Amino acid sequence: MLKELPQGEGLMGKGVDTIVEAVLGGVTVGMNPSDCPVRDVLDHIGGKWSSLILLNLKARPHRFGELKRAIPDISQRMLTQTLRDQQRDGLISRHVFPTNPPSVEYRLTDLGDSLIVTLSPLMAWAVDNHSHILKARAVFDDHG
Amino acid sequence: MLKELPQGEGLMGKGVDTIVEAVLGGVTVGMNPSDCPVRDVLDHIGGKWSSLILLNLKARPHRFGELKRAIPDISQRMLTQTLRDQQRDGLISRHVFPTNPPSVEYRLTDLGDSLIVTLSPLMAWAVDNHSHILKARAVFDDHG
DNA sequence: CGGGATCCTTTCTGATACTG
DNA sequence: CAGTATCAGAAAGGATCCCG
Repeated sequence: MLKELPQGEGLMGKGVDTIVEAVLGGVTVGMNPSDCPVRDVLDHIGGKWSSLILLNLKARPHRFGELKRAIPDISQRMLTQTLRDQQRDGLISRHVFPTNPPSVEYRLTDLGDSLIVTLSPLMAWAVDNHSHILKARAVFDDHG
Repeated sequence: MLKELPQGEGLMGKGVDTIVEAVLGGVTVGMNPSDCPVRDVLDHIGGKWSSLILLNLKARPHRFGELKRAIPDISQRMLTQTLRDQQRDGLISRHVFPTNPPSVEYRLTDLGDSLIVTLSPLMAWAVDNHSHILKARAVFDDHG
């Protein structure tokens, strides 16, 4: 829930940390550009493929090729790269089975699972409100 | 809340729409790349500045210069552009006062407000779990 | 004050070819 | 099968100058 914000001089001129702190409620957040947790997370899930991969892994563990088939329009390069990033962030884990040919399975970690649980209301909002957005765009584009 | 997903053949080879439908619960979602509501929204809030602007406007209406000062490291160009995009999407409204010099005020619309309310749990998650992510990265970068 | 227009650099993404 | 390496185009972002 959002917290009541101070009025009057308010947040003006105090930098972003004050705002986030005010909105999130007293949490101290280092706001040195690269330290901002909000942007750090949003930049990742905002990527073109991250959420789609997490959704697939939420369903069940997947092998590399399975993911590739489940998300037909992803390139091999981006799949590899996104998986690496998510593994690096501790959102997914990678398990190699030394069979022949090799087999690699990806699965959601607890951290990744908690992220997608938190993310799902936002996805629901997107579905629910997409028509509003499209309509607003049409109006804006038509006359201004 | 997330829905139980079918096992067995599951989602493999059925395309992304099936997954989103399964996870979000029976909503029919056209998944032609540009039609996906989830990606459409995520691409926007994932931008470098969108969430920060929305947070500021959540606190109270802001004038252009106020926003610029509140977010010191944004360039004038990106501020203008992001505001236009959000206005186009119906998330914020723009009010011009024909004073001299001119004054323009931006404020959150109801739609924008509902978005940031939905978004705030995710921001809280980011704050709460950022240390986990940083730690995972350190481990990953150290050895693999 | 609130931008628009332009140029330039960085980052992202896709296509293609090759490998253990 | 599950990647790596390389290249090229597209897009995002920043710096600067200009205007009513």
